[in-house]
Amino acid sequence: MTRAQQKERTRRAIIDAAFAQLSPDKGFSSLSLREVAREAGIAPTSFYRHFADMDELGLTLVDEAGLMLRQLLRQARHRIEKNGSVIRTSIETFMEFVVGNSNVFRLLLRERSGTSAPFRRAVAREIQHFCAELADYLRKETACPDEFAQVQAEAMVTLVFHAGADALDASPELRLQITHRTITQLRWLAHGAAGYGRRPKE
Amino acid sequence: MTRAQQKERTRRAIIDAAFAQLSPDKGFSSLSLREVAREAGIAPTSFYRHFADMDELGLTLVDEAGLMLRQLLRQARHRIEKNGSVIRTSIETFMEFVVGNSNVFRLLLRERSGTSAPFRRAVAREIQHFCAELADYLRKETACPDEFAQVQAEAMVTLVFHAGADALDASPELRLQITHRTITQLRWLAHGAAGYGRRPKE
DNA sequence: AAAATTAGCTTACATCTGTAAGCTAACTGT
DNA sequence: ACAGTTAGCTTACAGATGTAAGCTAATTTT
Repeated sequence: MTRAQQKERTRRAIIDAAFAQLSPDKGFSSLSLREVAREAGIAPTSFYRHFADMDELGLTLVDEAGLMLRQLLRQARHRIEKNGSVIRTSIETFMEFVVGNSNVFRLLLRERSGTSAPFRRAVAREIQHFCAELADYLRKETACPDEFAQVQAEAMVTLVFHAGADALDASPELRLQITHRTITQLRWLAHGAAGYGRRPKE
Repeated sequence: MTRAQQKERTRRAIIDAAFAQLSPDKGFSSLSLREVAREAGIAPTSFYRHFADMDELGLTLVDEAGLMLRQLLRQARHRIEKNGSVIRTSIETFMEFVVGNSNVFRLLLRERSGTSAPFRRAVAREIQHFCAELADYLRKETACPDEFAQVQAEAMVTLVFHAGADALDASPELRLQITHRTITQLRWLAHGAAGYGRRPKE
């Protein structure tokens, strides 16, 4: 194995260790370099061969999370083609992601309103990408007036993310209820935007 | 001055010191007992005469923040009586609160998706109170069907809180744009809930 | 084959943390 | 007036943390 390969492998070990140490009770900011290094199986100071900072590692994690988010969107579109019900399918797909990758979703949730401005910006950027892709979809595939697609997409993402956050702490049955609630909210929004949206006074 | 009064005064000094040390770059979890004590003008160990834990102090802060939130709602109702435009007035009132008490609002935002389950629950409880009061208002004063008032209120609060979070990092002009966007979103929602809401299929 | 690079290690240090132990002095109830 | 309570202080300690300095050994380059 070449040295570059070994290095890349260790880098992944660090990233995976960091993700693994996130939990409902432990956010990125309370991760310590030493603990991450320990879990990755390297000496504390070796960490610096791969990242200048814990911050640099954190931004890498956010990037990876954003990537997963975009993959999720494509997956949802796939399912919609076969299934039909746009809103329901989208929300159910999202909920599966949240439950199956709760650490990743939690990272985004927390750093979105976290204490580091660079982190907040990084998360905002990822979510904005997500919104933009959704807005494109709304323009192409639904009755939403073009000029309101962006605003509608943002509202939808806000509501769905919030539902995801609620679902993280919820029992499976409560989670169904949250899903149901969110479907209702998004339908109202879609209906309102399609009709009333044409004349948003002032 | 009686001893009880002096104690209460120190207690307030601690609470105020904690609020003062919150900032865009520093959340509650990264507050240290020692620093708070220093700012409150007492020795580190004297802290324990007032709170068992930092956690206990934190929950007290959340309580106070919730109180302010409810006062805000009353203030908004006052203004609406004189002004008429329900949605616009409410959002503008909320935005003033966010900008004028950014530390308080940030506390709620962060601890809502924070690392401590008790904190999350405490914030959720405060926000739920807020939602319930708003739902009451919607039932009494608007065309919203009774059985959907709660779901609508939750969506509205979600969107408005999110707008507040965005506004925290925004320039004044961007803040206006956010306000405008949120007004549009809430109007869609209200319209959708009043019409389409009567038949939310499945 | 010799030289240069570098991933990772060990050791070391200064700093900050929460909190335990025990003291003082002022207030309170009787 | 006197005994009890307690708010606050000082001192002390045992971690944990980030990171600097310098070494080793293996891979790359020349």
